[in-house]
Amino acid sequence: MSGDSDDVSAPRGVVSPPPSAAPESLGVTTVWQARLAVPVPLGQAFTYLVPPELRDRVKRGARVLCELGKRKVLGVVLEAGERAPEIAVERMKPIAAVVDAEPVLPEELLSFLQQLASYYVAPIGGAIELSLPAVERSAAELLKATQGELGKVPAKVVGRWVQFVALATQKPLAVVPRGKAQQVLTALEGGALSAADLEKQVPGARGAVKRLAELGFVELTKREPPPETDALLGAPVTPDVPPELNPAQAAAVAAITQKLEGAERAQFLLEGVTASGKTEVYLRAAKRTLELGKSAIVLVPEIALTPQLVARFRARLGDQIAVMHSALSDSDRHRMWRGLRSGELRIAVGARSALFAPVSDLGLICVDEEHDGSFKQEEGVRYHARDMALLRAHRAGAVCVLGSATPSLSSVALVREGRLLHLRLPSRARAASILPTVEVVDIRRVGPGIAGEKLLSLPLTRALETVLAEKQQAILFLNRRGFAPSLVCEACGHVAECPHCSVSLTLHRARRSELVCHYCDYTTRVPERCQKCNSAALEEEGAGTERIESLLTERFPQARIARLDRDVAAGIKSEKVLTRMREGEIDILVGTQMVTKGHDLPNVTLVGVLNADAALSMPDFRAAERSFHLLVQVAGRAGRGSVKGKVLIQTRTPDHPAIAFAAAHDVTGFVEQEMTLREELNYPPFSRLALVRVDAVQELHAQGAAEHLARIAKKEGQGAEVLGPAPAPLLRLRNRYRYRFLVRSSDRVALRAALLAVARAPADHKVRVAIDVDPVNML
DNA sequence: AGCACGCCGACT
DNA sequence: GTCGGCGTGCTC
Repeated sequence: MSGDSDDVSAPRGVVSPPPSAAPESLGVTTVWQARLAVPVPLGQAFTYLVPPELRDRVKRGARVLCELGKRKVLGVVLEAGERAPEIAVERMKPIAAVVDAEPVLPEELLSFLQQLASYYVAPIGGAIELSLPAVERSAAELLKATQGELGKVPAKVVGRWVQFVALATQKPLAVVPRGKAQQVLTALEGGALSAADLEKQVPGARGAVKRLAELGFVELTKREPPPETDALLGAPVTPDVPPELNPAQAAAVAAITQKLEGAERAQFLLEGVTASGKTEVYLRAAKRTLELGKSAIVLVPEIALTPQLVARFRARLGDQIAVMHSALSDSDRHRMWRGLRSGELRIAVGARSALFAPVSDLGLICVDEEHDGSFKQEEGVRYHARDMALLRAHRAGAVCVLGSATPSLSSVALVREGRLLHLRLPSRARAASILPTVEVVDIRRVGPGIAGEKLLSLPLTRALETVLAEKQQAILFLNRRGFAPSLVCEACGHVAECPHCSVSLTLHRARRSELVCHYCDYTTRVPERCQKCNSAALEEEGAGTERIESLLTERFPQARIARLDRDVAAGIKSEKVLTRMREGEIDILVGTQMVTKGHDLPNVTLVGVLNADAALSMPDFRAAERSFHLLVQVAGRAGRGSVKGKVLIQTRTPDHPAIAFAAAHDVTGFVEQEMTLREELNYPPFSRLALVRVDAVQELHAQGAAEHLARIAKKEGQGAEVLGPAPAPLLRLRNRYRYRFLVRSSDRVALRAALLAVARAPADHKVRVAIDVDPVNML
């Protein structure tokens, strides 16, 4: 909010004579100008001149076309008017054309985005892009329609057509494409793809496509976007019969609707174990919001956005629902956005980006599983959707409901400060389902059950035998993809490492034997001999999901075993595996994170956490909190039907609080002890943090810049504490060396001053600087 | 982020 | 001899 007095690049006192503007009046000190949010990752807004004929049409919130460097871009007007030039007039370019007669974004949303950008010390252009679908953002379509002439912009040409890329009928023989170009051609063998879909399959394809088109390998065509084929909004759904609420649910709904009806701003923490019926509370609140003529936004973690959940919302709330989700095509996303913008759709359900839905008259925001890490955006503008949900709701005078079985410490702190009202749903809604029994297996003491593999301990093997005999199902969770996490030379101890990152390469067998870097996707064939000493004695060390799957297949040949991780199923395909699981076509499912989230699989009676220590050993003050959430979450998969479930947690540290409290289903106990620890160490929620990451090709450049910026932060952030700089836990990533430091303060003003100083420090162009306010992932 | 400019390797 | 690789710098 306080960041509006920024740009001081225009020298004070010296008023340069405006060369073009109003030549008849001598001594003119004001000029018609507009501050625009333009699509560049550069801090502040850019100032453009407003030509006389556009003066009454350049309005806040409208998109305009202008030249930025050598290209034409769409900018969003933040403010316009006649005043003293913000920068030297001769540096300003004129706005070329006005695209919108009315603002593209509602005022409520636009000013919220400005505050978001300011809070995260992020470029305003990037913040506004969060809210505009790609179609509304691209100036290309517009320019085609105007034949490059900037003067006249026909209304509503933006986004009617989609670029399609197809293999050319005749291949030129002159050149053989390699690398990215080759990947693009392979992707197109299955048929033409829209440029956006192609980009999804082959990141960075655009550049290659341009070249391939010039060479005649591919043909570009414009087509109507394909008709709506969204799997999430398939068949019409018949209305459901709302279930009877239990007393706790009824009390929660009453508390929320009272605030809705009084049009009071209010914020709630809805705490309830898995299957306690939180979704039903959101449904009732959303229904009431609709009845009051307002709009609602429901945020769920990426993975939880299943067709079942969407079907549930549609069954209750009808067809006014927009689903917003990363797997949506550009044109479907655009349809949803238009529907919301026009008021035709009044509910947005989706992952974190749905927070920026352009709804009119916002009444309610629900954030389900608010503790979930996927609400934190880790690229570009690094915002936290939960925190920003609270902000947007507050600004709009709306009600915000955060729901979780295992609330984040941040939310618990807000409850203690009296800023969130606490609602509890104490029991599972279905009386028959009771919490599973949890057994902690100390794998230091217990022997292996299968083929010497410690992660398949004897108790776990016995439990699997029982499950198979009883015709029930099991889920095994291991947070490690691939066959083996490293390949070690037995002769000299050399570990195969990624040439671009400081990590060992993971052995994958499923496709063909390959060594893969899990950070940069570098892939190479498995070497026959050690690269260092030429010994042939190479040992596959440790176990990932592939090895577990293969050992289980050997040990239980009659069982149907499946694996679910990023290698098997990208995005929506994981739904297929889960459907097979639900239909009883799989007995044992082995997988990573993907198996842990909100799927209702009633015949699963055994959940095995193969290595609970993996997440605990992360160098991050939130490691315990994350592990605890994960364990409780995955344990919640067991025994959702009528049979009591069983959870086996394998660990080398059975006494660790995250494990012990999870085993005891004791959320309050864990929160108490972790809060005490955080307070002692002065970590959030008892202080505010920001992480500054610096990377460069040369290690010394990164280190030097980090030290320099850390000094600036210390000097400018009066009272803020600077921790570091130090090499990042992953010193090298994608050929770049990374250093970082933390800024900590209980005073948000001091923290902000430090960060602004860092952001404005003259950039050494050899290094890249990223500021992460309220970081979640400390790596 | 684009986009251009600019300086070193494998092709006609 | 050129095409083109990506390092470096700039955008009101």
